Amino acid sequence: MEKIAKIAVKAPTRDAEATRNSILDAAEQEFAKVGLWGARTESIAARTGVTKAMIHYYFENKENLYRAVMERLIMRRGAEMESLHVAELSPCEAVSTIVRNVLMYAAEHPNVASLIVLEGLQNQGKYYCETSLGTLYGPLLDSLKRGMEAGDFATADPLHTAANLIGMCIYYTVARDNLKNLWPEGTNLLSPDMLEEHCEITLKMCLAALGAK
Amino acid sequence: MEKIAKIAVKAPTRDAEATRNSILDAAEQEFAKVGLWGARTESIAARTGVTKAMIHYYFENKENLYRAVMERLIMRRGAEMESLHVAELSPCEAVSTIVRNVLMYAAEHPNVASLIVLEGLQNQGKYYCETSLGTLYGPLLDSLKRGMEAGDFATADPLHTAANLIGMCIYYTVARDNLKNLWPEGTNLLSPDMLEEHCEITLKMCLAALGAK
DNA sequence: GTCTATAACCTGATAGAC
DNA sequence: GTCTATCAGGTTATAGAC
Repeated sequence: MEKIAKIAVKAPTRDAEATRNSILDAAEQEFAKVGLWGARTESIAARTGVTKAMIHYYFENKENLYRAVMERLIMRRGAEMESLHVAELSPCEAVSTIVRNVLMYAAEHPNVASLIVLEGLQNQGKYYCETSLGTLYGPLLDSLKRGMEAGDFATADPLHTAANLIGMCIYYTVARDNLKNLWPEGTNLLSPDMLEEHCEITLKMCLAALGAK
Repeated sequence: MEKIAKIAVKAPTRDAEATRNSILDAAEQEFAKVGLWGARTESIAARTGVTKAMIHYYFENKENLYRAVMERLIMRRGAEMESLHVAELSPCEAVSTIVRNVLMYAAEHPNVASLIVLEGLQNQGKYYCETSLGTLYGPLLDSLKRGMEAGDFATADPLHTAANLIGMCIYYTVARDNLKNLWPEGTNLLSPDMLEEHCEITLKMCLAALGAK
């Protein structure tokens, strides 16, 4: 694995909160790329400009650092989800809003999508507390149930349906490096143009898949 | 990471092909769980009952072993895909056949699904040769194009559409350890009953998403 | 709070006996 | 073909100076 050069040889700030956050940022990138077991504290330190001794000073060990990264990520994503206030929308509008937001959020924060998928694959969701699922899937499940009761949607099972919708929303981003070969050489799947195109198509497919009126 | 005990302390077989294959099997499991960088040759050896010296004897180093695992997996999957002979079916039947097969194959070989996704996330598809994409997506793309030309499908872009369909087919398996908390405690997402239920719902959603007649 | 230096351990790979 | 023993290098974590 290639060495990662120091991004910025900044002067020591002696700002605890700033240092802590920069370690979290660097760790998020590293964990997203190689997972908990592949990550090297040395490599994380190099990305931040502080030494790896700092990682142990702030987080004690690598596992705790990973935990902290996951917690921050779930909290942020939960806040974004809440900010949509989908309960006030019609089921159909609610699902559209969520689908677009999940898809765009994943594409704009590919590390978050990677980390969540890696967490399931490599750690069997050990560090992905049950409450996070509620945060992430709750509003979608509620909207689907509302829509099904009102007869707006043809499907009958909110759980399987939600899993499939989220799969459609994030697979493009998660598997981008495998999928890229489908397009002409050099195409960036996460460029604004490609994303807009993908989002539009996906939104239509999701609503059609639901049999939305 | 927990130690993995020897599965079977079998008597040395001195059967080169058998040993080679058992190493590949063990490596497939290990790589699927922790990826190329997280995998430990010691751990792979422990799963097989031979020593790690054998891994170097047969594959020289860990990277080559990984490459061999990926090649075998792509070949097997390609053979399964070809055996469907979807070119002889109507576009709609072809897509149905592929969707069901991809979904079921992933669920019955979760390691394969994991490895392909991990390969993209961790190695940017470096060991996932371009030809493999043709093998895996070719028949689906052809079927979609045929269907679009014949006016059987409402969608117009085979690439984005294919990515979304495959996403729906494998996300359930790939993210099973994150999703499991949506269902009552102890539910096995890959049990025959759950799978049949999921497959049926997914098939309907896929066809609806295509606007299939 | 941050650094350097180093301890203690782990891991991939090799050598050589059988 | 398979094993045991071992080396060389890398990795986490700690100690202690500043």
